[in-house]
Amino acid sequence: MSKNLEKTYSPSDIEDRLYQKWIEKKYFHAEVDENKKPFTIVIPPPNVTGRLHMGHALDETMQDIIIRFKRMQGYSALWLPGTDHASISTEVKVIEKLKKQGIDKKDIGREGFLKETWDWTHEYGGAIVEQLKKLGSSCDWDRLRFTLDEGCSKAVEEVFVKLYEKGLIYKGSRIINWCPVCKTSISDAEVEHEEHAGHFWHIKYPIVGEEGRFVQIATTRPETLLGDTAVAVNPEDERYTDIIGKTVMVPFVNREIPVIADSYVDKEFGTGVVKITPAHDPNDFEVGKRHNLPELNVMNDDATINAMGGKFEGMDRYEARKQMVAELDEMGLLVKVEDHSHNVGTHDRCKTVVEPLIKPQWFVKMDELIKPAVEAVKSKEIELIPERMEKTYFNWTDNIRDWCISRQLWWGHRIPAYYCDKCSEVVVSKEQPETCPKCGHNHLTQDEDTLDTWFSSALWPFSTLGWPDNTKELEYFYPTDVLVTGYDIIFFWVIRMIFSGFEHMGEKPFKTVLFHGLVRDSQGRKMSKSLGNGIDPLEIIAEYGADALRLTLITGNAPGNDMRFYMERVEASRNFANKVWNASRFIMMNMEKAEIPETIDLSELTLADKWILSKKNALVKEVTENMEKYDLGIAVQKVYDFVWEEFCDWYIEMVKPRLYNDEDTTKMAALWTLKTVLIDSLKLLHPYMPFVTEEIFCTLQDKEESIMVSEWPVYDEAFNFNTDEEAVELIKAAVKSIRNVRAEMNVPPSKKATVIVVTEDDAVAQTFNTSKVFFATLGYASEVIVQSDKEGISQDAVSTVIPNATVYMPFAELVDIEKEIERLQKEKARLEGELKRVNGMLNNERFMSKAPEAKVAEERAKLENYTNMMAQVEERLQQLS
RNA sequence: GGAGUCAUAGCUCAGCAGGGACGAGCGUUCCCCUCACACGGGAGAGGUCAUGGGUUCGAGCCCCAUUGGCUCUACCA
Repeated sequence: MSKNLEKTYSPSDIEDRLYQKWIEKKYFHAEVDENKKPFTIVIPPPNVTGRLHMGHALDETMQDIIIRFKRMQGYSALWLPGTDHASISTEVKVIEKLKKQGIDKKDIGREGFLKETWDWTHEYGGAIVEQLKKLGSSCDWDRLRFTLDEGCSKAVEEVFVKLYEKGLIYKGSRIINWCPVCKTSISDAEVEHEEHAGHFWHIKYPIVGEEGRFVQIATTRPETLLGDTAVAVNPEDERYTDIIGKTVMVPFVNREIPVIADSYVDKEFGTGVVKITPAHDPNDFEVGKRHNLPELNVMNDDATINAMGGKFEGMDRYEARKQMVAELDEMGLLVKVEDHSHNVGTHDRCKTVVEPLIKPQWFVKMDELIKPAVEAVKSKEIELIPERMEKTYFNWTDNIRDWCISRQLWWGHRIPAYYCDKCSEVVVSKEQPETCPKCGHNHLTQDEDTLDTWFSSALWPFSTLGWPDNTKELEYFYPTDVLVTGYDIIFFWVIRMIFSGFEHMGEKPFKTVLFHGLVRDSQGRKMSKSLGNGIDPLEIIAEYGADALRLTLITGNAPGNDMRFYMERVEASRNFANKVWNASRFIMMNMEKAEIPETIDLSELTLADKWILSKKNALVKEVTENMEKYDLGIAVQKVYDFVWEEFCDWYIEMVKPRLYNDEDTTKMAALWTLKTVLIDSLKLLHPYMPFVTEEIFCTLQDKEESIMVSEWPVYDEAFNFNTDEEAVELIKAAVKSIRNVRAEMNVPPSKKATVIVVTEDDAVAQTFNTSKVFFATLGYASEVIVQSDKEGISQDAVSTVIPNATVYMPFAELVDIEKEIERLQKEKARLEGELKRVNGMLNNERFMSKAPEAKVAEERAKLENYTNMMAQVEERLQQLS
């Protein structure tokens, strides 16, 4: 195998090839394995006909990171993929497509329409899956599921029948949200409330039997007056006590309706009189039930006025409104029109203003089902990350209403209810009944409606594992471990999966829910088609690589928070991938001639080796802990910092003199350390950046065939070298000081000089003595001399102070004494500030008595350090002046 | 109406468990094309952690109020 890499990392050259290899090797496939612990994630199924957007990219990246991590840790890690049939959205798309051909869905009938939709699904359904692969998603594609496939459909029927038999599903005529464009009912969760500028019309209704007397009502929707069956006042409202029980006349339809008293009416709002339209308003519906009012539906399914509306019949609701207002004005019944801004419910798919209508629909009774779901989150049996999402969760569960699950659509799971053609008996059954159990008639017709899409997704964590059959997968992989999803579907999906899990499996569907936020554009706006500000993940992948995209999406973002996406961040991620690539390239170039041993005797390691190995060891521990808590962004940030700063900028630089010198007896130790640290770093990075790490890993070594099935690094006590760590930190401080001085003095980088370290501390002297070689390189020094006094150092040498030592550089001809004094005075001022702070704390009695001892000791050590440095600085100043 | 959330460097954001303003990326200033990387290296500048109180020996981090932005939720006709 060639040990050469190109100078610049080019993702497009390797990604598809590596993904193909992973598929062929079946690395993504998880099996029931009693020797391993299971770890399971089920994918939030994207719409089958959808296209990958940034939201998916974020969601999938998080899941892939977790599953790759767990796989490397030795779990039987299953990431179960699938797609959702997305009833309304898919049906609407197909309807539009047909419309272009001049076809209405009714023309081709249910069967014809379903055939069209299946064709469409097959044609476009593969795209989203292929796009997920581009991201590097390590889903077990052998187990790909679809909410409308046979297994999921079986689960849906099973659940429907079971809940019906328990009395938890019922059919009832209730007021529901109706979309006049999609011509279907929708659930409360699908209604979006938008602020609309509207009007408040004040209208007079004549009181019957009292010539010239009126009640004045105020309404935002005058057209519904056609369906009024009462007007209501507050029973406490003294203005109106005398008219309670009287009747008033509804204009246009000349219907006599009663004045009723109901505490629902707010005395302070409007005129204090409310028209009651039970068939077109949810509140009025409730009032109507309390007072036994008739429910008069005045609208058709497309929101035009029906025959009940008299001369307005056939007009659209808004057209009728306009007409009616004009006529009321003419009749002198319109008192005034006020501007009034109010919230209007719209359908989240098509933005049409929802029309509340009374329709026979199927409902799931929620009050009992929700209880275990509430309890599980309260008791932390299910953990929500971040925790604050619990508030959103409870906000919904505390106000739970029955779930309207029937949809007047064809694309979806048809409701398994059958009606006897003869006696109208209802039979709910998994199979088409032969005969009516009541009258024995031999023909029953299935309900025309289908189920809400979320009805099937609610079962996803177990239907995908084979339920209702008792499969070995279900036994092994359920409950799943973590659900990764956006906070925007807590109500639609998360809650419904939780109660479904408890109801049907008797157990929670997942242990943890990890929420992420929305991906916004660089200005913080939602990415949307209409704004045209969406960024296509696939284009980013093509240009910068999947690794760069993944890293961008995962860094600098806390769980549940929205994030802004902009190209500079992608470039930064790409640069990091390139950095890793080049560090690896450097190491491999140096490895070419040498055979690196498997293990090494610790005594062969130098100070620097031990330092970086210690650092790496600590990193492994921290990163593992962070990842186990799903702190993915924090974890990768730590690896990023370690690789770029500690490993590349310090260790590799320190080690160069040893590599370039074949005589150096520690060269092998350096190579061994480089390789060891690199491999572990690659492993830590692999979940985040699967492609670049795999490519390097496979070029770097040939013992293992893939990093994705290699073992996750573990913390090793044998590689903790605390004293060596401190020593190297001291050298780093010295080097930084020297560089600083050189830069400030404008010493050209090419100018090498002698560096004299003066210290009375034996340990410090020892450190510098043993590290002269790399120290020299890093500090641009030609030579390093360590001594215990200032003998032989010219008076005009530049100096810099580090703890327990002073570093001198004789740049005689370059140095400007004035400037040097200025520099030292700046340093003195800084130290004075530090001393003031430390002394302030240490002189505070209450601090001394109450603060933990460790903290006090820490501050004391600082005091000593600063005092020491201050003395050195002052001494230098005295010498110079 | 209710709830949540944010306000930290010029910009976008981290900051896990209250203990030196701790940061990152980008931008910016100066010096370097040094044989892994200019998608790079080195050295800087830049912050009263929104405002006002409180708790604490000590607060960006906890509590209360205020201001401003965002989001969710809700039946004010």
